[in-house]
Amino acid sequence: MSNQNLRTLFQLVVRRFGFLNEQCCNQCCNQDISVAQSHIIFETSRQHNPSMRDIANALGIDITTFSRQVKALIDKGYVKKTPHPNDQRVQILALTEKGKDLERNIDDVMNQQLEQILSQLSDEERSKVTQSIDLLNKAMVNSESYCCPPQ
Amino acid sequence: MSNQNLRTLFQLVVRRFGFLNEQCCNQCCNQDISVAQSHIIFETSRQHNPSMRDIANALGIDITTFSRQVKALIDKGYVKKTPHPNDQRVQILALTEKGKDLERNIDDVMNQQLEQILSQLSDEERSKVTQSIDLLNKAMVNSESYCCPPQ
DNA sequence: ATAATTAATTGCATTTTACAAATAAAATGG
DNA sequence: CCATTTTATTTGTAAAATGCAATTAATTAT
Repeated sequence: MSNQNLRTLFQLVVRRFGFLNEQCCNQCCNQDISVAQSHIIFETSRQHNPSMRDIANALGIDITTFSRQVKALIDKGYVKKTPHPNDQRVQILALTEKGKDLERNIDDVMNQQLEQILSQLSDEERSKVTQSIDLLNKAMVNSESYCCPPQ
Repeated sequence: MSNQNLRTLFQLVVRRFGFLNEQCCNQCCNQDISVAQSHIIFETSRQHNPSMRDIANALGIDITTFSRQVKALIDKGYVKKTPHPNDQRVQILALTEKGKDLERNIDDVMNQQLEQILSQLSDEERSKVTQSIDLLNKAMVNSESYCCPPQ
């Protein structure tokens, strides 16, 4: 194992994943959206009938910045807003068909790239890695450490 | 294992690591530097006598943006520039004592938080996770996938 | 019914970003 | 050795992103 501390190991993996993310995102939409916007699309596709605040909270971004980014995504035709039936204050976010296509596309390309990376590992190592990421996610969710958005 | 694809697993871990990073960074310097600036400090502490371009390339940020961020870090007293002895075009970056202190501080706090997260796992799971991150880093470095800065 | 709370948007000032151009030093090649 | 090209970094400038304060509008609490 590399002679480095935990934080360094994480930092470097995260940085590299960031590059992957950025390039896949650009490749899929021809620079039409930013990486920040692709995160909004990703999270919107995951949640069930999310409000503005749900997505902004999940991503840890300021609601006012978020509001403007969503407007940009609506203008580009990837996202739509629908008023909540029981509470006219909240807007329910959803992907349009174009948005779903883009999300699927990014997801496919990302998974292909990740497959390519993991293809260098043995079957054993490979399942060790995927299980570990899963373990990590669960540990982070249950942790008292700050693995959640500020505030 | 969670019923999710590879990309989703990664995306969520990376997002949570981002929150951790941000909050540790803020905690250590009382908001005196941004997360982007903490990455510059991190990378500057890792490399041996790096030039401006070395760090900008490693982080995948535009050299002009980087130039201004470095200026800000110099103004705050965390970083210093020294002309390269054999090439007057090149500026060698280094952390000041204050910068080293901050980097150590962030590193300690991050490692504590990561320890806290991993403390939820069994010894076996824990070593599985750290070995996996290490494996991942190596696979990403050797990969043909875009785990390196654009261009 | 009035006050207090909540969701989302908009005003505005600051910061970040990145392309183009400028500057300056080193390398290249007649 | 001089002219040209390349390389490293900085600066001009305009666009985009950010986040606080204030606003609007709907809901809940008293």
